[in-house]
Amino acid sequence: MNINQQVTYLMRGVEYGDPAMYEVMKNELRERLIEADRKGRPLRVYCGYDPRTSDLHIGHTVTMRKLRQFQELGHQAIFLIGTYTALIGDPSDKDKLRPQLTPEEAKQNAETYAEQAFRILDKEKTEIRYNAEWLTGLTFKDLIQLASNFTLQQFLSRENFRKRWESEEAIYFHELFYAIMQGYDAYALEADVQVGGSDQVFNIVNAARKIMTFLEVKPNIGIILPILPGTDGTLKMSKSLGNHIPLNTTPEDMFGKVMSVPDFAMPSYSRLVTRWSVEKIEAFESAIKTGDLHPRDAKMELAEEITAAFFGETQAQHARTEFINLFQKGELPDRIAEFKPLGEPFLLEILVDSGLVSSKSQARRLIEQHGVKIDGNSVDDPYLYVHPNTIVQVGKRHFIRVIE
RNA sequence: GGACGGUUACCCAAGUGGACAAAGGGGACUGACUGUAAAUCAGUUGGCACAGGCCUUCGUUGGUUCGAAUCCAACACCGUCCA
Repeated sequence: MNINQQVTYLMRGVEYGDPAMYEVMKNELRERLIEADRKGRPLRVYCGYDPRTSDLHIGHTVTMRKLRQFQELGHQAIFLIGTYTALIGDPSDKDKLRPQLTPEEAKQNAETYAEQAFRILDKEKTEIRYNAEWLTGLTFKDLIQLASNFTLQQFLSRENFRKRWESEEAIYFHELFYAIMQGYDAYALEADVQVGGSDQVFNIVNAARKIMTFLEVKPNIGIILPILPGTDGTLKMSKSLGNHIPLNTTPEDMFGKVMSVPDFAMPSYSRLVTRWSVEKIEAFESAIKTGDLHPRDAKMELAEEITAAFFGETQAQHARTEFINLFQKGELPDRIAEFKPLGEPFLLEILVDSGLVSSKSQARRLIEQHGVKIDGNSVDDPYLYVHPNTIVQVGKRHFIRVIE
């Protein structure tokens, strides 16, 4: 690829919400590519991830895929893990009382992270870094100097702060440090490019570029990608909202979770988490619009592609078959957990003891609602004696096999 | 430091002495239907017993009362404003 083709490839899917900024970033990227080429060095491209939870989900992979594209063109990706910021704790979730991580815990989560990340990234061209490396050493004086580049008004013009300000919600002082720290990260990493979601525009474009200029290095170029909505189709995918699709799961689960995404969110998913080409994505979307492609089949295709990206084609096809069997035909899954009754094998006891339901009252309710089946037949007696080697089913998708 | 307001079930939020296991919404679960776990509609959503019944829960601890989520006191935590 020549430089212009590279620029087109790398700017694909990037959105700033501002055409002028797009042009600026695009031009800067071109210049930086030319400069790097002349010097015979790769660009340093980084994206930061918060290790406060140990699970990555497919929302994280949107930026990882972009890093991967840079790698394909021979550039150096930096997978930054925010161990230092994690130690402080995220103020936006203050009511959650998130435990602050010890350095050991953060480190451990970080390692799991990296492992998951290599399903997408090229390990050979990835540098894993922790921002505690350099942030720990900053002095108060350093912070004063860095902070003096910003005014409160700049922060207040940022949408999320502005909203909270107007609705009189608390804005903590140290929340302002986040942008500064992130900007310093870019400086410490000598980053040419920083990749992030659209909620990071301020941190990447305003804060990081300002700090880098102040510290007399070339400001990083921001590559901003849209945010992937969660399984509800609307809100940002996140574990704490419970609308995430984790990477550490089974192919069947991943397939099913993609299938549960509302129809209207399909374009976001096809654009952000498939490996499809732009042409393929456009064809996919227009086929749905014209009615040539049934929404159900479209979503299946989407689910299979996404699953295949993480588990391979074979596993993805199997997940699809299982999904059809289980939900469309109402058949049993391949693998059913076995359960040995603890005492007398009464239905009620088995439902609770096996963990299929959480209390006897709930079990009774489900039975009343005809939500409990034994070998496919719904039952209405909570004290039914369950014989060994029968299948107990709750709802559509929870099964156990009772054994002796 | 001062003034005022808040703390209710998984989450948001109503309730200001009895009819409160506690409105409403969200989420979740079940069912019907369908195109799928989408959409829509209906039901359920503290526990135990399941015929009433009993127990636990409205920030914590005490108190007033026949009776408290509701009144009083102290404490804890949180927020807004004024300094």
